[in-house]
Amino acid sequence: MGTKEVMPQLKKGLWKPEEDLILKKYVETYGEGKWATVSHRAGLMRGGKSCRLRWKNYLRPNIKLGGMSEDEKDLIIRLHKLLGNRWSLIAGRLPGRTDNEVKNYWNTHLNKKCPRGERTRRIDPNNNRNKTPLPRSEPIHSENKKNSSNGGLTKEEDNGSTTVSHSWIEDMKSFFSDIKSPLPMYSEPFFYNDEILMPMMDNYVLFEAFGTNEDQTFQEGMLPPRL
DNA sequence: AATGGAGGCAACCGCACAGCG
DNA sequence: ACGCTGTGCGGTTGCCTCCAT
Repeated sequence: MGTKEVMPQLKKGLWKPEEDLILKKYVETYGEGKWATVSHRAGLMRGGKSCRLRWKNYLRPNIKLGGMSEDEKDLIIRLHKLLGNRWSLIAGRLPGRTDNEVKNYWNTHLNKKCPRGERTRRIDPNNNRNKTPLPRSEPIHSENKKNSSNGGLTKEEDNGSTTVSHSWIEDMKSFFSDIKSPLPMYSEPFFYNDEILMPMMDNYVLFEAFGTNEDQTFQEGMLPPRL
């Protein structure tokens, strides 16, 4: 971009009620998407990302505001144990809650309560996500992108040539061995495609979260589909 | 009443990925 | 094949409020 356009100074910081109103009205009229142009078209001096975040986390319909219920807290703890810092996935199981809210709640309330081993695992700075990406996954409620023809695998993984030494696979393996629920263990490494596994994960997550399979949501002996 | 530390939370940042031209 | 754009995600920052002193 040689001739860089002089961008007007974008506004930062807390959103004012009038800005919320403008954004809300705009999205209700024109729909979500094209966030980069929203600020300009709506007359907001905000970045597209800022608009998107504000809408997603606070202005969207069906957002549940206010404190977490005991059930929600419990569910977050259980889901975090299962899924780690995959806030969007966790938030996807909590109707009306957003990833940001869940993440903040975890960091401020729950992280400190949990015993050491269960606390948030920080990403190793020498081994960041570029190198060992977690598989992208779709929150169930998701208004997300019409996902990935490859179901969340990276290109590398998709071409089938990847070694399976990804740390998240190790995580999944240790996670599966950590709990005594009747999930079959894979003795050999496998490609974890959580889009495909999601139906099973859902049952499993529910099973693990609610501690019961009375309703047979999680069926003993259930095998994830072979890829 | 003043102030400083801690906690909570909203928002920003940087990166990855998908889609498109 | 490549670059650009739009979007999603997780980590981090910084402001605000509360409370103890």
